[in-house]
Amino acid sequence: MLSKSEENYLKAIFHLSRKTEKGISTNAIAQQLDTKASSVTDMVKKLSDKELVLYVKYQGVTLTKKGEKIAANVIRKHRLWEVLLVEKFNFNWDEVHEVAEQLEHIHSKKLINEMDAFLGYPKHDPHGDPIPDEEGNINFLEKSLLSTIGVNMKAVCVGVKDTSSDFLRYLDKQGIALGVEMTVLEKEAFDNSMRIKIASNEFTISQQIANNIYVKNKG
Amino acid sequence: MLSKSEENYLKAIFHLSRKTEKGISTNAIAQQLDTKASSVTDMVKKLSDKELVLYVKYQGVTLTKKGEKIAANVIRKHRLWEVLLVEKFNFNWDEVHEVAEQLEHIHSKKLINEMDAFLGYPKHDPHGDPIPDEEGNINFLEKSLLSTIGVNMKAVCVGVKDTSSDFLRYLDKQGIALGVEMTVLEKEAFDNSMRIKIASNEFTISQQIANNIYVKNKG
DNA sequence: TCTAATTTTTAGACTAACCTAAAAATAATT
DNA sequence: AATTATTTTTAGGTTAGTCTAAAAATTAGA
Repeated sequence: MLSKSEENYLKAIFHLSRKTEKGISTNAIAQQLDTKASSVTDMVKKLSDKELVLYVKYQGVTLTKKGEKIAANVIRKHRLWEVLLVEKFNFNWDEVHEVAEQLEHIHSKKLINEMDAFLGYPKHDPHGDPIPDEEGNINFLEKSLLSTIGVNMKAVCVGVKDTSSDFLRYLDKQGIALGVEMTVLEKEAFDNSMRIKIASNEFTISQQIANNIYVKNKG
Repeated sequence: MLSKSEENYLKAIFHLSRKTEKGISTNAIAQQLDTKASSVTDMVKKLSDKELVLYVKYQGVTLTKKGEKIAANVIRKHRLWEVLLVEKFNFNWDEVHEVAEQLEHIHSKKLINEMDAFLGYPKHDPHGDPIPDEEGNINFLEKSLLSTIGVNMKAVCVGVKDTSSDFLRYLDKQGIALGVEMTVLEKEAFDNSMRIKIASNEFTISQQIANNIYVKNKG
């Protein structure tokens, strides 16, 4: 059984691996986990001994099949707990992360599978991120950043990139939530802000906002 | 915020304190937590520095008000989680303990209070033990051991003393559960076994069994 | 390509929570 | 009350996970 710390390292490497094909650098992991590079080196050696990562000095790390499966399972737990908190316990989507960070390390196969059933086998967490299955398979649905959608195009919100409370509460205020359809009315060349329409509401969002909302293009 | 270990010590001292008025001995705590007396001494000093226990060398420890409240809160969480597992996640009452031992250390006031509401503010856990309120108040209901009930008396099962899987599964097999009414038909002076009747079922139970079932005397 | 900047690793140290073995205090027994 | 037995504490050590500072390797720039 892995420690909380080991699980967090695997999870961090898993997330970072989605963004690149190369080995994940010590520094990148340190930044992700808010720790020091020297601590990462230590831990990565241990994970390598356990055959959960491939590690070559100075060349970064990659997850092995075994490590990847464990990481996906931690993420599965994290996201299922998030669904429970939002659907059953009246948590807002900006309140779930911290608690889910704790809950993801609870060890009980039965608990997580019963919870999955209890929730009706959800496919996505409250931020639109896919929930891995028991084997660790993940459905990375194709999605685009709202900032890449052209004028007069329609798109449906399917996820968020930033999951900070500030951002999520901003989205709530604007009526932007998963499944909400929006139309891009115009784009301002100067600052890349865009005017969008949701239902009968029209308003302007900055590029920074549009860069953190995932949508599915509806043409 | 206290560590898992500190919380477990407080909980152990709380439970042991129910059985005696005196200070709790180092050895008793060590036994309860399956650890060594020297480790207990270390931890008890730390808890004393934090003013969670009163500790006088060689004289044992007692919880302070502050320590008692924290202990009761850990127990509250443990028992509420047990209710959730049994009522919503199809856990049997002999399966909940191990997972609840992990879950009781999750820190989130909102989570536990929402869960309490979600479960309809239960008063007892699946073994009949009372659930402390938010302030740490506990309702120790009066209860007797089944072994003390006289012949021809009726009693309702309100709890169990032993919570091992073996014992709980035995009770399941015999149809003994919380709220079940039973009549004591006869007592065997030789080995203190007793013949009891549940609904229309009559059978014999050993003294050891009767010593681990709490009942409310119905006369 | 050679030097400078950056990244990564090593070496050594710290804390929390545990341990063993020995010493000290308390309790029990004659 | 004196001795023995038991309990508790102290002293010193271990492991996991972290840290700082210095050394080594890699990458970037002139």
